[in-house]
Amino acid sequence: MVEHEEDLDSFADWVKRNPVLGYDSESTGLDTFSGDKLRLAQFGTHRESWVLPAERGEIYRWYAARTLVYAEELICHNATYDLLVADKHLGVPLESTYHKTTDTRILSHLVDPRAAHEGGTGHGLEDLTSAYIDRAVAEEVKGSVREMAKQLKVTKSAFFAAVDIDHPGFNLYAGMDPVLASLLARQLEKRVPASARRLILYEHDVARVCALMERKGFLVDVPYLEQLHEELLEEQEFYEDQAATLGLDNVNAPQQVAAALMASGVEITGRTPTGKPRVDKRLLEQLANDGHELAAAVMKAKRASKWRVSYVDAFLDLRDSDNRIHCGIHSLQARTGRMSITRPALQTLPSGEHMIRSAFLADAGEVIGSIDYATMELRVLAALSGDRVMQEAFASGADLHQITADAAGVDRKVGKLSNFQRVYGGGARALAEATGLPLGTCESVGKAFDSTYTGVAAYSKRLQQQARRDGYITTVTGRRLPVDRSRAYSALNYMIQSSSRDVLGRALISMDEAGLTPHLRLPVHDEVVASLPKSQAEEIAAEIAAHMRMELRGVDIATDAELGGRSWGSLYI
DNA sequence: TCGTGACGCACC
DNA sequence: AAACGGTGCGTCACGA
Repeated sequence: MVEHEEDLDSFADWVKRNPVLGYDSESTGLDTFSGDKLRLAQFGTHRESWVLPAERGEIYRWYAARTLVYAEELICHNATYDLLVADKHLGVPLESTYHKTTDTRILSHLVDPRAAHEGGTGHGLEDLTSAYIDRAVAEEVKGSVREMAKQLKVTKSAFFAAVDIDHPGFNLYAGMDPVLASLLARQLEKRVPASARRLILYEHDVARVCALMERKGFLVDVPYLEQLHEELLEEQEFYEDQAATLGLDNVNAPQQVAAALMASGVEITGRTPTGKPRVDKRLLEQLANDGHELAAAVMKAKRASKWRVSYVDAFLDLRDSDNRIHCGIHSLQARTGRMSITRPALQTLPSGEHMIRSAFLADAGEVIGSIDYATMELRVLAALSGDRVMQEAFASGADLHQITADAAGVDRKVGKLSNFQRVYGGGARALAEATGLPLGTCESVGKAFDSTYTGVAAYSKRLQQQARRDGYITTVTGRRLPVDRSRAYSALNYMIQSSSRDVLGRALISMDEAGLTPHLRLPVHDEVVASLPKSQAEEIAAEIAAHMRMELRGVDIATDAELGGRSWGSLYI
């Protein structure tokens, strides 16, 4: 622990002797861009560490910054977080740290992408310490924060802001993290499957581009959000009152809603996995269409409250002082490698209409562009399976959904659903559920699919065999994807989803190399949202589309660029 | 009071 | 023969 300025010389000497440094930092909270402050900066090797009280003064921050800049290599767990904090609060740009950083979270994901509840190790520092270093140490570290928070009578999340900067337990905890990261790097590096070794660099590149997007942030329209807040609150209260007069106190309590509906004579046949009456949108919609007032009120109240709380208020709450939102872009998150976006979940905004997305704006003088892949997952399926019919359909621009429909003797809509269900690993039951058609019909649609796309059927079978034999499949990029043997049917979906994600990842790197990153705002699975200068919007959108487009085993993974106005919502009108 | 599982729902 | 994949998050309800 650097307690006094005089200790900094010893710290600097130690840094000189250790060019490879684990790095971690502690902040008051997670809002790097709005309000939270850096408290400690910790550097460590596999056997010792130094803790700098960054919050105590400029001199300590200066030493931390200097160390980050001059270290030859850095090892971080969740590098994006700590390096963005350093960028924002230590003035060390991401550009001078990320390229020399190893992120143990990335290594962990390449070793085993599964979360703890899926049978994997999980990817938290404590999870990994427990799995690869020492279970007792992990328990101790985890327990120590809980214990210290309890003593201070604060919650775990409030602890990091409340604890005294000199608290010995806090310093020990903080000092352990870079040591653990260093140890984990050794353990994890040797466990990355040989096929996935070349992904290490690639994933760090993808993560770096996503971190740059996070740092840039997405501008929001505050007056518009404030107006929406009022409107939705009024709407929510109106329909909650209406529900109350019909005898329902809490529209958000599904079992209370069930009780009130049953009291009005409605019979609820659906059951949840735990056996309770299922009250969901579909049921409420059905009842509302039949003129059931309570069901309609519940639906409208819930929608207004969800939209206000999850979107509008969240955006207002999470914006920084420049009215930009810096969501968390987790570039390597799902077990397939798919990305996720949190705080707020910008990949899951309503797409049926423009209201919520209209809150997001291109920068001044710019317009929103959306560049996406056309039926990406089916194209990837065509490429990887080598299915002739599917490949020919894409090559000639034929209507794949119609081909499926014709082969099965059903509507194009059913053909389309059938194609997508197949990508998701769905069977006849799922298709019947989605279409409302009899199970028997859906079974014959499945048979028609298999006899039309024989290459797909064979490919799926091959993947399932691999999954049952090895417990995992390996993607074309070398990524190892564990597949539960009891759910071998999901192998095809994992392969397609993961490969699609890697197409997007490759595109992000390609765009970054071309200097396009400052325009990028969000990756959304098969789409990139961008803010583009009005005068060159078409050219740059075309350039982005060209970088995204790729040929995979002779199949064109085609892209479309769409330009809107100032708001993201303008694309949804 | 806090953490967690169940549930529902937003997306690709 | 049969098999719906991957997320994040708000609320309620419950148990420690």
